[in-house]
Amino acid sequence: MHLLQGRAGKNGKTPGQLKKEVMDPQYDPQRIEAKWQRHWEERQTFAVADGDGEKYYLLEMFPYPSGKIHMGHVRNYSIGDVVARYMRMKGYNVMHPMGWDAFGMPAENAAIERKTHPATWTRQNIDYMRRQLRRMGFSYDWNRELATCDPSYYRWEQLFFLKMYEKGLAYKKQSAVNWCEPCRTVLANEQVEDGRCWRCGTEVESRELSQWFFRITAYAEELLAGCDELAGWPERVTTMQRNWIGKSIGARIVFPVPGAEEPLTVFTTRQDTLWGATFMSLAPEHPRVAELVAGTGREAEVEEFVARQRKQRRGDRELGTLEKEGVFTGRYCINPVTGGRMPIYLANFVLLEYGTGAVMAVPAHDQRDFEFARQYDLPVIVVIQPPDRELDPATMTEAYAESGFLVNSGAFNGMDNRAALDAVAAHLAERGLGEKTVNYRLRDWGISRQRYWGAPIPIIYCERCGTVPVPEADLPVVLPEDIGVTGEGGSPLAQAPAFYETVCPACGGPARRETDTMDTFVESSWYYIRYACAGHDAAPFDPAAVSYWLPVDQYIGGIEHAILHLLYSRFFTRVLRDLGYVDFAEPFTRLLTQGMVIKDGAKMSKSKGNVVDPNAIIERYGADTARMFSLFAAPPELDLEWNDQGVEGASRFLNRLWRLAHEVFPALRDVEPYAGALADLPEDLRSLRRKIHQTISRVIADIEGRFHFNTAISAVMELVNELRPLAEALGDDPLARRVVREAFEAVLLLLSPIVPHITAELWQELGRETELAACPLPECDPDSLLTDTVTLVVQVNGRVRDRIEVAADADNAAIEAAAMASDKVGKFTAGKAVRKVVVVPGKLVNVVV
RNA sequence: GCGAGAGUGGCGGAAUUGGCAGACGCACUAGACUUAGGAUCUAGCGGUUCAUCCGUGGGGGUUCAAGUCCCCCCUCUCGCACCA
Repeated sequence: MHLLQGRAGKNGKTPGQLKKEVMDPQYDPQRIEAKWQRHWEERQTFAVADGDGEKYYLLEMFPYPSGKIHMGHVRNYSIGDVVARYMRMKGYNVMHPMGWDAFGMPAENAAIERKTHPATWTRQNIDYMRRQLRRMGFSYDWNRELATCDPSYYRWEQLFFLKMYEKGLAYKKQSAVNWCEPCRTVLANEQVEDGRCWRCGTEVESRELSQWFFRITAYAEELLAGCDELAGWPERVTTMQRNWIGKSIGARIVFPVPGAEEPLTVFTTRQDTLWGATFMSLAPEHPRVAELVAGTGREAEVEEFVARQRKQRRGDRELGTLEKEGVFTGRYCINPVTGGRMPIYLANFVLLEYGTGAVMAVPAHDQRDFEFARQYDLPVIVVIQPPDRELDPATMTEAYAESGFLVNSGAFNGMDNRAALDAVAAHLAERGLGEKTVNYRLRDWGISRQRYWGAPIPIIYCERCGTVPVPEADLPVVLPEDIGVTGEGGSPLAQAPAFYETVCPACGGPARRETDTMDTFVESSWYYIRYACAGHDAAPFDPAAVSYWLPVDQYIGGIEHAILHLLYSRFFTRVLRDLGYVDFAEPFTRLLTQGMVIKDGAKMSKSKGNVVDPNAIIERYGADTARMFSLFAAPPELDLEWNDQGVEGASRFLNRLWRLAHEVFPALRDVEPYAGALADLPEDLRSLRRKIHQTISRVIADIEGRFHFNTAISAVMELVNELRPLAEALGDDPLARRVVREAFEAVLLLLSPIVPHITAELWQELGRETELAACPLPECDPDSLLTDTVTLVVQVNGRVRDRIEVAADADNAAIEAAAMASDKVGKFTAGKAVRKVVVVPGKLVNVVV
């Protein structure tokens, strides 16, 4: 009955095929996918309401509407959709929303290039990409859709800003910031990678600007401690966050500077080595440099050094490979415990941003200080001796950074240096020379952007009253859309008097609005809460909805946000908690970071020319094939190598399933799936039924336990492979028809989260009236997994030599006897003494000779 | 340099706890059906000197039994990288 002709998925172009189509319709993904997508939309199948049973909030990172979806989206959202559909089958009330991270620079750049408006460009992209996502059959509740560029969204963000301003969590300060010239804006520290802009890859420059910051450092300790609670996150993500926060415990120590009003303060984690501090190193940009060097006669040399360091490209400075270099300021400070005079140097390796920008140098016990001391011939004093040898400053070739006992350290001599850490800190504190301190690497989050397409910062500057927040009643500060974006002359808002000219809310006098907009990472720091409150316009959130839906149970997205978006969101959630909006701290209970989609060994990108357009795949093979391949080719956390032939394979499987269905459905329509006992079946059907229930159990374990859809799919393929010969030879036997029907229904149910369209169509063709998307997951009948006999492997000296069939409940003695009776075993044990027989019930027998 | 992860057929990948290495798929080979096949079906498919022996990056070890556990080494990927 293999009458079917024509090519899979090619829309039936073969001549003479028409006749066959009538009697045995060809798998036509375009037709059935359109049908079911329309069906789901009309019935609102995936719309959910609050409080309707046990909730499950599944979220994928929302896309930036750049124009069209790419394979990374297809993969990310296919993974999410399987989980959403699967959890629905498990009976959960699943919220699965989608929206748009719609502010951002590409819109502005595109507007400049194409002479259109960022808003127009963005909204067109959203419309197109929404159609593409619908075409993939993703089960979103579109009623909850949001776009962050809508005033109805960002008005709440402006409100949060005002509340944060009140609490001192948003503040403005003048500081050195990262400036990206092509992007013409400032970047947060998190957005600079290896000294380059995360978006365009250009090296960033340092500029002194007055900018708005969010005080994320106030939450450093809590964000760090929270990492321990994130059991559902990949460890490498929490590790990256811990490293980024960079907590270190040490001490602040004060070094008097004779002739200066203020002493110098350092942060060190090695206060135990204080007696060995022989000089002081400052960052070249340290604010006290000019004052310290004044009157020493070394001004010119120091100035030259500072200028050179400033020019030194930041990327190079951060590589850590530069030779140690510095300059003497001509001034000295005093070691507070030894009274020794320590020359003050500027050193190229000292970072202004970390600690206090000043480092006490202990050349004997710090490699950098050691190199610097050798370079400039500075004294080396050993204060820690290793247990097994004696260090001599004259002959040392590198610093000794390990542990040991203190020497040359006054009252602390002989103490273990690790024990001395707290003791020295206490000693300093008693004398007012310093104190134990915790230092973090994390800096505050700079959120000002000198760009147009973002949420305006709701602040007004008045000459008389200073910085004045926009009154809540005046929100939102709407981003004007009737503005020309040219890319010339700086931020468009700063060139739009209609926007920035205003009156002071405090005194009524003329005033000027802030023309910077907020970093778009602010919008994505709270969108997942807003999804739960779609349409709620009295307040940012509906407390009842938030307490029902939040936090997100499962979040899915790319590893590239391991720090950026995920750290900001954790911070923002805590801020919202402290402002009284939510009552939880961690937004995402479980996190899955999926790998990249690569082709020819590289990430898909226009510049590499290895991009596969999802549209082409959908047109040729359909959405089910695209979904199936992206789930089958690799487990989600690994990179996925795109392979056109692999796509063919996925398509082939669906075609095979379709044909098989049409061969056997006539014989299945009028029977019920088998639901009786295993024992009542003949052997071949018993084996099929066992396979059905093994498959159910495997698929559940693979999807639920670890999101390994690739092995879940291969389990179903195995079932189909076993089912096929029986189905093709199916006669009138009602028992056989019922078991085959049970098998076919299991296949459709188990595959439905993965390929929802073809399975829905076949389900209907099988005569089922209940919608497949609303069916519960099949249950594994444990009795059907039982067998009367089991096959055991028989090994001789660990090598497989035979297989034996024994009763499932045979005892070890019986198993051993059966194994020893094997001819093949006899061949390998002949003439040798059996030293030992290991029996592992249900698995194997190992005969040791 | 530090931290994490990985290394399995020609390829993507399987192997829940130490217990049959290579499931499933791709590619490939042969055959069937064909005017034809890039469709479909059947069979084969780690290597080998083929009733054997060797095989999970390399070397050692523990064990009746190791891809899995322990030690040393190599390679790759990712993250951090002068953090005092």
